[in-house]
Amino acid sequence: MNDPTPRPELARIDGDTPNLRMFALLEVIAQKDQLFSLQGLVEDTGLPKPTLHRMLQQLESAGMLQREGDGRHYSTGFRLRRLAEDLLLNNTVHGARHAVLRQLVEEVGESCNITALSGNEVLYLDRVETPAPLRFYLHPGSRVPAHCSASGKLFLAQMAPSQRRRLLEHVPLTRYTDRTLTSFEALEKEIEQIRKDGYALDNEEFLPGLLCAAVLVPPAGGGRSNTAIAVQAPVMRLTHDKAIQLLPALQRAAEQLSKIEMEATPERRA
Amino acid sequence: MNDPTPRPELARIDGDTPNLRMFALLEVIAQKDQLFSLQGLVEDTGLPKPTLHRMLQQLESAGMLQREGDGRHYSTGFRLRRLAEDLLLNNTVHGARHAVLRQLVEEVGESCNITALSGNEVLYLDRVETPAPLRFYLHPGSRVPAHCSASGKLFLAQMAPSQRRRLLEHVPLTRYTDRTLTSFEALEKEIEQIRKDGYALDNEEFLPGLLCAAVLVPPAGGGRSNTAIAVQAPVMRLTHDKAIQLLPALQRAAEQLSKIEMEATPERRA
DNA sequence: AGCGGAAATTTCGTAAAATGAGATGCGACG
DNA sequence: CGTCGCATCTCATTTTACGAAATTTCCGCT
Repeated sequence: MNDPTPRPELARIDGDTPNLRMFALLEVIAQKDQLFSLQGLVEDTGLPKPTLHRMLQQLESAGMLQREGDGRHYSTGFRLRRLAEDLLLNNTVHGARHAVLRQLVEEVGESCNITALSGNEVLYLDRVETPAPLRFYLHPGSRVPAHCSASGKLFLAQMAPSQRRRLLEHVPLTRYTDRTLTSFEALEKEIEQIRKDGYALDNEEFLPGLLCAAVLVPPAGGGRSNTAIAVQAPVMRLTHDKAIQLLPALQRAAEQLSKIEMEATPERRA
Repeated sequence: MNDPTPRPELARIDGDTPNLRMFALLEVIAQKDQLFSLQGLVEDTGLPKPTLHRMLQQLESAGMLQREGDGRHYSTGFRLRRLAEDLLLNNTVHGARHAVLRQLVEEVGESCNITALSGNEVLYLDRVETPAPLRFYLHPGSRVPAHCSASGKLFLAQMAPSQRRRLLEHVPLTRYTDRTLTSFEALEKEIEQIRKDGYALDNEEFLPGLLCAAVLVPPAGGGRSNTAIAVQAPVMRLTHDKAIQLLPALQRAAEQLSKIEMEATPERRA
């Protein structure tokens, strides 16, 4: 009798907390190229109607959304637009960083990315793809386990042993390929080597056929770094030896990123 | 009656509800052209430190913010940037803005577009094509380097020198044609001129045979603008002199866009 | 004019989350 | 090795969100 609904299992909103759920809602809204109604969003998001209604009401009263014409449809409000503009307008740090990354990709000819450690995973902050047709597709925002990525091992290598142990004890060293390091001892040995070399490789430890080399971005104020820059390519094009040859270019880019960060850090006391 | 603008100085945060308070926080963040720290935001907003800490933590875990270098500083995250871009991109399609653009195209007979700065690149928000058969094909959503586009140079021209330097120091001024400005000095000189003129040209600096003229859309509430409107055409049809003649039409369209935005902006009466 | 129905909105008891003072942890610097 | 600044955690309390069900509003329809 009922269930005329086909399968709205498309853009489900997840949000760990109400606050973030509201952002997820905005993301759905931001994708729309036309006005939207409460009912439409109910179908898009799967949220209960009263909940959604309350959210829209809040956003409207704050000037983030505004009602159009008949009052049954909404569009983005002045405040949201101004926020979006300001975000893009003042984002010179990201702009400069992206430029460095792009230049590096042009120089080495392979996809490169900037990563950071977030919890126990490596987070892709930014990425520029190689023009070559054959490539791995990885997006900014995606995450990869630390123990089987070049950047991740770099981050681990600069930690105090107790810190590292604490991190690794809680997450199992999952095997992704037959080269993944899955024992604490093997990882420690590798880390020892990395600390000596000043760079790290991921030799098909996460994805078969994917080789990666990474170096740390020296932190602006001394101490440990939370940013790395890396090159990634299919082994078909990027051999171990060739990766080593690219290291100087990576180092140079890392230096530039460090400089950008330093310039953008306000409290630069001596 | 409550005052809409009670505090004379200090940008204190005043959300009606926790959700909206988070947006207010983002607005403070969006204004910053530097990295920011927890402590700094405490001073800016007047919020209790643990509260702010929790908010930043949430935003970070959602990918809206990301930590930099030493871990004590934050900047905007990939997800926030993508949200901002999506918001601006889809804003125009159905608004009165598109109508203005269409009218402008009809008046001047050449393709026109509305652009915004995103990072170090110019983002095409909307575009209407000329009916003429010979034309360059550029889509809304595509990007072009700032240093060799008319809109991009306009955006650069209104930045604070420190912001502009940060962006340009690390961006390779890639040569696309023999007219591309590839030295910082040449660009600064051009920018000086642009600031005087109030408009910018791209005389085959990006694509051979493509000439472009752009003006800023005055922002609704004063401050810097992040929107420009431009005309683009093959030099075969649009000479330098003819482009100058089109400027009044562009200015008129820019005024209209500004008015549209102002009408949709209730506040801002100081 | 009035009915039918789909949509928007309000109600309200319950469940969940935010709050923020204080305690704790962690480096840096002298 | 003490201490100072800042980030981070703890926890009892207050505030807010939740969403099923009930109610109202606004249509189009005959």
